[in-house]
Amino acid sequence: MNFELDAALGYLIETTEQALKRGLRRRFREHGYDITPYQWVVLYRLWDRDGQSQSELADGSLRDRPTVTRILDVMERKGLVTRHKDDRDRRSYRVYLTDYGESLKNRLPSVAADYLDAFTEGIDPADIQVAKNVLRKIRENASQEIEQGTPIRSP
Amino acid sequence: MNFELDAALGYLIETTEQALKRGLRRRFREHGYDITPYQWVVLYRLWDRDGQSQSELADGSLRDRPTVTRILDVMERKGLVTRHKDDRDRRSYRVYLTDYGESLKNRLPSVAADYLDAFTEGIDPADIQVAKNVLRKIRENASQEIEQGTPIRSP
DNA sequence: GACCTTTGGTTAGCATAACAACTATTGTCG
DNA sequence: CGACAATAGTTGTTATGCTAACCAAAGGTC
Repeated sequence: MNFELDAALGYLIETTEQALKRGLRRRFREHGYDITPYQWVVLYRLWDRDGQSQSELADGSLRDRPTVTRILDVMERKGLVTRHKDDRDRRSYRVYLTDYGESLKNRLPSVAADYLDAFTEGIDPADIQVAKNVLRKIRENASQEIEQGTPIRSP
Repeated sequence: MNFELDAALGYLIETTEQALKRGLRRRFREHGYDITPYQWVVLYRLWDRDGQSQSELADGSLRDRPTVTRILDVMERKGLVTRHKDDRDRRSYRVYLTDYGESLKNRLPSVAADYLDAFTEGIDPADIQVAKNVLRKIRENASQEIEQGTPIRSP
């Protein structure tokens, strides 16, 4: 076999991501927040700019629209966000933080920052910079052949 | 905010992994194989050593046992593997490749290797080595606080 | 202004993935 | 040997994530 899985870059990225996702979820839980990693991303986007449309949230985090629909269903049920019809475009919804969702802005980022410190402990910052650039380039290469947004074409 | 999501290492790893997983799935599909990334990992483990137990497969790929159970259900339905009771330990199953599963050994690895070439194009091999070491260390740090195997402890 | 394409969002279905709780064995130890 | 802990696997529940198919509204274009 001309290909060793455990040494393979893709497998390494995949298993590392798996471990990080589990760890972040656990950290949030330990601090009393039942927030999943992707809900955290949505919160982050909305703290930065409240009232985005679902498509904007999808594009901003490389997910497709059905995924965003369902995540917002969950977040609405948890009282983190609300959806309001857009006046200008009646197809569209604007997503807004609730007071509770807004309040987490003072809590979650420090938990995430602590976690970042923990999992990068003992690694040369220069090496981390190199790794970031490599990852960015890989993501770019991998996304090239995959069109974002998944346009629906009729036959 | 003392924490920039798009520049954050964890987010970068997460989105890169997302793109790679989608890309690999698509590559396999384009070549006529309906194999998901995790099914690919299981096949790989079995090509290396046929007849592993489900727990071994779970440990070898950092997944928990329920996940492995369900993936094997799918792979059995697709005719990739079969399960046989272990004679020595009647709690345990041994997982074996079917002829079809075995035959993919001559096809899938080259597809995966081509994909690896594609998404690492234009990146300095030395930088990739640095990135690999960084990822390994992160995975190690992140896995430390999370016990593998998820033992069930009674209160 | 009727026709046609595009866009925003949802629903349905399949495949991971984690956690909890359960059954059936097996191992251990007094 | 008999109680009891540990192990192998499954099932139930929740949450992503992708593809396909669909509806409704918006934007052209002639």
